[in-house]
Amino acid sequence: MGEPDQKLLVKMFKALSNANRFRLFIEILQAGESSFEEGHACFVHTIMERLDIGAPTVSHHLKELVNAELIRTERRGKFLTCQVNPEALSALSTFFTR
Amino acid sequence: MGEPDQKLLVKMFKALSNANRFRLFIEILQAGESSFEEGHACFVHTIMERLDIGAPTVSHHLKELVNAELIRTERRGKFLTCQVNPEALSALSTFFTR
DNA sequence: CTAATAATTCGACACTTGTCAAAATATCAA
DNA sequence: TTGATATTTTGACAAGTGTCGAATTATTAG
Repeated sequence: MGEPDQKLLVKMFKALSNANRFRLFIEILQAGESSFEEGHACFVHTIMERLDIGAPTVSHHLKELVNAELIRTERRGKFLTCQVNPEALSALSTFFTR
Repeated sequence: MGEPDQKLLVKMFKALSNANRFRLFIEILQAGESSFEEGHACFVHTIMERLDIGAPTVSHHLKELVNAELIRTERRGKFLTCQVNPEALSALSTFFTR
């Protein structure tokens, strides 16, 4: 149960296999680490500006990260907040720990 | 030095983002775990039969795994042996351990 | 050397992917 | 409601990828 099947793992790797999408993931990861204050979370628009990627592309990439269960998103009014799925992180961690 | 840059990480993920290449990696990983006897290592031809992938494709995939520094290969006469690069494994492990 | 077997390279092809501009939708502020 | 701002969807296209058959190279066995 706790162990993710190969299919999901491959999906996760595919989601992280694009440089921009990886940077996106890192941003979300770091935002989650440093934001005790809720407001500062990770907004698409913020990311868009910081990484210099168009909005449609960011939207598309986020969907793939969500689909791979690497992150979760939640709408807050006009904005979208993102956070890393800790289970994904630990699943990947254990996979590479032998 | 010990810490791999993002570029290499992305390369690793890309290498693992294809189902067949992932299966290849798993095979090599498991072969390495279970083979105290050197001879039983991981031969391309063996993999080819077991995973039902054509030889050119296996060759191509192996090159990508090598290029991502996930595995190392060594020729033994007619055959090619493969083994997982332990540094890659630990680099990935630490990346996902927060 | 020659024949057989293992692996690689080459050429080709369908399929996927990353990206953006334009249009559409959602939500808030006034 | 209207205007402004945030995000998503759609449509399109160049570039990249996975795969295979055929040809090529490497190596060993006889």
